[in-house]
Amino acid sequence: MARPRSFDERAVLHAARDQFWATGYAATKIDDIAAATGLGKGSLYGAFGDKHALFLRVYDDYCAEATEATRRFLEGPDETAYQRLHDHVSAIAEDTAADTDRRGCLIAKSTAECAQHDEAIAARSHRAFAELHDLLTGCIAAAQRAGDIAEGHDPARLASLLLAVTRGIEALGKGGSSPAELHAIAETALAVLPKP
Amino acid sequence: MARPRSFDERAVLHAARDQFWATGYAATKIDDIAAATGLGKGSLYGAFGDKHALFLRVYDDYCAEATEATRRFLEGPDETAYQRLHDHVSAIAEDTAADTDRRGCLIAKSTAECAQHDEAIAARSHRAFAELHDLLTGCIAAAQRAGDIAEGHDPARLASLLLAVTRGIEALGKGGSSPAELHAIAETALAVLPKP
DNA sequence: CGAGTTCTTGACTGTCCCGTCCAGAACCTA
DNA sequence: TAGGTTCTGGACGGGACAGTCAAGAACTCG
Repeated sequence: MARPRSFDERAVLHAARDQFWATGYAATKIDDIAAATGLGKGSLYGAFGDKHALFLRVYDDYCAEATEATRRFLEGPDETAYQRLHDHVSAIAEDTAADTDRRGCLIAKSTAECAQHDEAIAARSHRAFAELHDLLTGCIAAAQRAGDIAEGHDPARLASLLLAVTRGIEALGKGGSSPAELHAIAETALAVLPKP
Repeated sequence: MARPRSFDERAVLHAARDQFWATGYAATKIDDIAAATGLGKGSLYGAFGDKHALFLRVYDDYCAEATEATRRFLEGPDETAYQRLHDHVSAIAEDTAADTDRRGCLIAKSTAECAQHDEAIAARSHRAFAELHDLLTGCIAAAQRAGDIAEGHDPARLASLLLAVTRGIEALGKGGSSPAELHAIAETALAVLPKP
């Protein structure tokens, strides 16, 4: 054995994530991350590889956390499925509205910046969206079974619509739409869902 | 008088736009733009100022063109308003689906990358979104007058929803959603609009 | 044609930044 | 405690990049 690491890997990844989140992939300097984490560059490179590998690690973790949090939120008994769906969409509007420094969602930001020319990022974004879609589909199907959303509508299609709406709220929030507008979008989207 | 410019300003701005579009603001080098336009760097700096000023010019033009094209598309007589609305949303899905190199929309990309820390970009994005919203509101109100969308629903709210959906289609397209999914979102969004 | 003005080009400068490397520190095992 | 191994920090090298500048080119007007 030998000298053990003196840093907490999770804390370092968290700080690195905040840095990428604040300035974007291309504009983030390794020295910024070194300063934010308190680590020397040698340690960073030794532990995580180069800038791209570090970002991929950060991004993987973020996607996993984001989808996991959504899973915990959306899964549950049929009776409260519609309520959970409602709260989920409302919460995204609320979070976006309350995000005063306009960081937005790291998936949205990274996908917009990198997916076009970075296959690894694109694949992870795609997977994250697919998982969110599945979760929404499951929740909508549950709400249909409970009689809160009309049967006869493909839950996967309604899920696609809601996913697009939430991603749209996110995008408009970055553009500076007012909290009232963002909330109105969430409410309207929920209101137009077919009721039995 | 003196030596006249030897380049076509529009062509140069077009080439610069493509470069920013392909690689994003931060990752685009002035030398790339010089190569793409065929101009020397001195000419670029002389004509447009520094990198940020050039990008702002490109972005202004893009926003103006994009909103103007939408205006031409959405404005018209009440009788065909719903059809225009339908075609507009479908066209966005189609364009996104057909965009094989996944450039997406420059507004979406630039807003995601820059709006957070660049007030000038944020302001322009916000204005572009506001204009698109107004156009959608006008078209929806026309469709309501023609009896194709139920009265009694605030057209501005429905417009917000559709704007969010189109921005969401755009975002999901960058993430690699399939053409079928994107078209399904557009169709579903149009299908859930309240009919009389 | 000549003087004056603006445009063009690309070499140049100074700075920045990625990734490496090494000398020393910290720790484990025996 | 000694020897082996991994971690740490920061200096360093090499390349890239934004923006400048000077010398000459192109053009107009008198």
